[in-house]
Amino acid sequence: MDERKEKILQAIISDYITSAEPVGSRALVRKHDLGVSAATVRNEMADLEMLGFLEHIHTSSGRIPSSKGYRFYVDGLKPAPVAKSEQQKIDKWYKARVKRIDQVFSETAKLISEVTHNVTIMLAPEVGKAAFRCMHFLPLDERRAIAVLMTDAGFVENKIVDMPGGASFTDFQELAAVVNSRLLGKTLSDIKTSAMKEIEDAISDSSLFDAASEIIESALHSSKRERLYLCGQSHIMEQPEFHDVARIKDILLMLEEEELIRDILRAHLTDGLTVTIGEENKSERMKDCSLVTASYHMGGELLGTVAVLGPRRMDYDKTMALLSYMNTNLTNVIKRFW
Amino acid sequence: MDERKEKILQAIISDYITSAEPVGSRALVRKHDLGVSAATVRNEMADLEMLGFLEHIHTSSGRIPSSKGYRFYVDGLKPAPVAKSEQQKIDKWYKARVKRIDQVFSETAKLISEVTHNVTIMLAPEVGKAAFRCMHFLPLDERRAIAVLMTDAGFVENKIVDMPGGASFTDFQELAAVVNSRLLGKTLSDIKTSAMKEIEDAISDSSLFDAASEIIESALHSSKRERLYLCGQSHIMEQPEFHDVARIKDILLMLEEEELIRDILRAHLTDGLTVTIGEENKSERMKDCSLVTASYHMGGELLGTVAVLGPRRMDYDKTMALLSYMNTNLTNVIKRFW
DNA sequence: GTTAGCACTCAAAGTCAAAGAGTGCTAACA
DNA sequence: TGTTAGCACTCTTTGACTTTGAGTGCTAAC
Repeated sequence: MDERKEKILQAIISDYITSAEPVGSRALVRKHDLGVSAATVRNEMADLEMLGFLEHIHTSSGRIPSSKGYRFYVDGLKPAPVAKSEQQKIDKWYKARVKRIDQVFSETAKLISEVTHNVTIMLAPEVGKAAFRCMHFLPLDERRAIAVLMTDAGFVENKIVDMPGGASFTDFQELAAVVNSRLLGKTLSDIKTSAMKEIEDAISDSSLFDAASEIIESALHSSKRERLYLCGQSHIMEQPEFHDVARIKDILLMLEEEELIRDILRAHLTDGLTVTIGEENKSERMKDCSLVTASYHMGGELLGTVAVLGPRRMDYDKTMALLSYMNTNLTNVIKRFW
Repeated sequence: MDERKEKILQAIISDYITSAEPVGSRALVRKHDLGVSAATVRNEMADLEMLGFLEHIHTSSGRIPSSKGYRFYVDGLKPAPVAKSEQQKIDKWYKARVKRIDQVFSETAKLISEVTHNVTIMLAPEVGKAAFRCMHFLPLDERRAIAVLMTDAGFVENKIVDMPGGASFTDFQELAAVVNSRLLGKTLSDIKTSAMKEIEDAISDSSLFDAASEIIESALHSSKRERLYLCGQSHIMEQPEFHDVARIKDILLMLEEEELIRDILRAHLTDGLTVTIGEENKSERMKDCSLVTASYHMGGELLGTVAVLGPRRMDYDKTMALLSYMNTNLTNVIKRFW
């Protein structure tokens, strides 16, 4: 793999990314100043195919990059900065559309899908990662109260709970006091597993404890915060490689499987910026797709993952640059509401 | 329009709904026991075309129904009951999947799209229709509190609010007391327009009033409750009339325009069960689609709208039956959480 | 090692004819 | 007068065949 081969491979991939057409030797020489003839390029292309970086649909067609080829290309990319004009677009978008913190996620996903022209998926913070701050009960009527749970990330969860027979509202107030003193600062997933025991010890009345644990459990279970934001599905149809109804349906169906998508995004939660190309994806159904993911943080705290799903022939450079930029930018945006 | 014409028209439409192929006279006679020959049917079909109920793609193709034809067919439909097996499926679905009230809407939409094999859209209750129940403030830290707002429909809204400079938490408690006594039972949209004045009179401190009105305003503005649930987009691709990438993209793009969809659904909010066929739709982009909508209630209170969007060649009978059934059923499901 | 040249390959697009489903019209029938 | 059989005609669909053009692989010369 000498320098010339690399140069040719890069030229082929970048041409293919923009044109979506198999790249032939003649067209390549015409467009790029490679300093050699088409015949030489042909020889090099044959070598690159031997090495597994290029593929051939049939004898007399141009070459297209293989997953290995894309991988080489992506690994060699130097992180490009996001264009000023795009930074401005992003800024304007947030200023115009994000008025409340719960709009941050959906609008970020929309923005990214608009800029990259691909499907964007966003996994908002998991409830388990947040630390418990406090819990309150508010009376609703004779037999019910509203449990309000707050976390340090500023999220608030509420749930209507039935008071167990015999329990008075005062019991609940006491319960809240116990819970608040024992759970402060613990992450919600810790609480689920271990910290409940502490509370059991502190509450003498076992029927009250049962009710309490049920309430806490159900408040913790609320999936609201682990929400998945999905958008830009219509961009799939702009990609020539998916210009086929059956293929499009496959992808849309896959995207409707929340749990699958959630799992894929969770798997990249701690990885920073990643690129998964074609067969590198675990799911068979994504073998002609690539996924670029980035996790985002706030004050050192891991919050969630953003992902862009597109054809293998995706503009990796631009997508990676954008996600890196959004990663830092998102922190600023969230801070505005903090 | 005699009885025989009606019978033939019905036969043609029901054949076309299942086959998606233009219906010819011979095939029609073969399948249905019409008691006349193909030639007679041909004459009748020519008449029905004159009358505008049928259309012709080209001279030697079978007929397809026009929007007017579908309209006649739909108007003549007698509401069919939902099959027992489907009722059971619905029951099971809710029992297995709906654990919390906020899952009712998304799961109902999913269920309907699964049963009808079409896109389903659901407009959850508008916040303005709900009646105010009570408001509480919970201290968060030195300068912030959480405002919790409850409505009689059992929905709870919360928002982090900044305390205005100089205001103490006790001020907020007082504010809550005033607000609760004055606003009880009023609908949120009433409050927005008129009831704020009452509060202004009751609160002497004008800077506190400004803060209060801002808080109430922003809590009322929360759009969480007017959420749109959309699902089953992949069913579009099952319809032969949409077997074309450009057409599919059009529809998906339209579905991504939340405000447009919201407006369409809102327009049918008070109408009970409606069917809008092809060109009857206001939007040009829906001219080859039909929309079946149903509004749902609880205890006489109008809550929202469910809609099924499909090709003009949609199974109106089944869809209308299902939506009617869901309408009553939804009430029961919501009651389970009440 | 590089290049020009040429034979060869294959997909895409175009042409054409045959098959098949359906209509419209006419004339005969009850 | 309404119904029907029959037939010519229309138009799409399908498949076979050809042409075109982009591209390759190989060879021989530079």
